[in-house]
Amino acid sequence: MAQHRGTPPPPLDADSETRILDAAHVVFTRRGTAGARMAEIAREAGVNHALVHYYFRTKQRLAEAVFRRAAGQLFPAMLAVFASDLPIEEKVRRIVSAQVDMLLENRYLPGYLLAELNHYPERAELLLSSIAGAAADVVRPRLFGKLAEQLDAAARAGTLRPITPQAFVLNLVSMVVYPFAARPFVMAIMGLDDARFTAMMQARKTELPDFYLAALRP
Amino acid sequence: MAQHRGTPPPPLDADSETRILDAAHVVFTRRGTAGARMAEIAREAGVNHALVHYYFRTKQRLAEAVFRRAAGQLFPAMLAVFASDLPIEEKVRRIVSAQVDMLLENRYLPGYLLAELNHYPERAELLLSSIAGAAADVVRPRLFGKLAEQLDAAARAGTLRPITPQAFVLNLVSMVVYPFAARPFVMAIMGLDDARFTAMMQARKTELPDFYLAALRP
DNA sequence: GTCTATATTGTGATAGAC
DNA sequence: GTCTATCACAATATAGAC
Repeated sequence: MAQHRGTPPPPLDADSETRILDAAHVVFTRRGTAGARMAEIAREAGVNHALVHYYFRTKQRLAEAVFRRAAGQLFPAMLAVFASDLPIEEKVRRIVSAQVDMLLENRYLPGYLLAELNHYPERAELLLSSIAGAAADVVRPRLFGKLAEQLDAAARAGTLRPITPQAFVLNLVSMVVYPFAARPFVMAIMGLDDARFTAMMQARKTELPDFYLAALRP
Repeated sequence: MAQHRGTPPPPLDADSETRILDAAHVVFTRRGTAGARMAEIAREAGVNHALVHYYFRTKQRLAEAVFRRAAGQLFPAMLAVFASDLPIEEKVRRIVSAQVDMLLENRYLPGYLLAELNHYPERAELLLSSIAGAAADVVRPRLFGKLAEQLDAAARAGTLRPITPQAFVLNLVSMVVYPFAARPFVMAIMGLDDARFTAMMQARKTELPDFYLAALRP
């Protein structure tokens, strides 16, 4: 079982602070900030609940630490691929494949982040800086700049239909992330259990790039 | 300002029960069930908070009433279009246009429903029955049956690339709903204010069907 | 039906011994 | 650093007058 980049390592017998943060990650992503209980985090970490306050002082501080960590887990890889010199087709395939794999192992992540952002919209800026350690003004051109060049060149060469880099990213990310964000609903409406949902997403790793690239044909 | 089908009417001077339910809708969709406060609902409704308990007994009952109502607001129209006899292209255009309009007026709805479903996955079944007043076994063929026929016929006639009705629905709904579910993040990363976000979604009402139908070309 | 007042529990947070 | 004990308050819920 390969160790994921930002994935919380199993709370074997690491130091207490790490165990608490790992436990908090699990509880916060599953229940949301408002629904999470400090006592449950302590229990999940196997420590006394006073210790949680010793290390993180308040629930809000802990919540922000978890949010930063979750955001850092979801976005930097995606940003790197979009900003890279890879050809468009390769970008699409890599984004889909890597993100589906990551989301299959972190199923609560999209729902958690979307819910938090709706409840505390001021965290959107925090999220951006967590992605790249930089402010929005720096992230935006990094994300869309290279892509704009490529899409523009391809459109003029007649190899791709014209599309803005914003729509390109939004459409692709939508189709990758939404099925995970809406997973309980998707499973219910399609009559899937966990195994079948996973199988469907695995199949999607090849079907979705084909579908998306088909939409871009001139 | 046209009155929407399931949209809560403004709490002018309706009876208390209605005012409370409207207020609960606003507060629950904005803060989530766990983050909502009964006192805030009472204040929003302009009534004493004892009255909220008089009508709805417990917070959980009220939460379920709101959830049912929100679900009924989002899905029945979509189901009706997918199940109809309209041609595929027309289905795509109608779904996108109607849903974008509805979501522009109910911006917290997708985030609320997705968050609730992640926190209380057992509600997925409740949601299905809220859609059509029927169990999952009845909803599923209604949603996918007609579509499967149409897609199959078109694929054999060579007018559309083959696609399963499940992927057809999932891809389309993803691109329609996700931008609203992730609205604070989309606004931050693209540097949009409310007006520009709305403008972008308005433009999407025509761009997205074109994009989607392009993906289906053989 | 609607209010005031109050009961009851849940939960974040701290003090202080070890 | 880690625990036990406890505080303080927030939040749900109810009793009972009007």
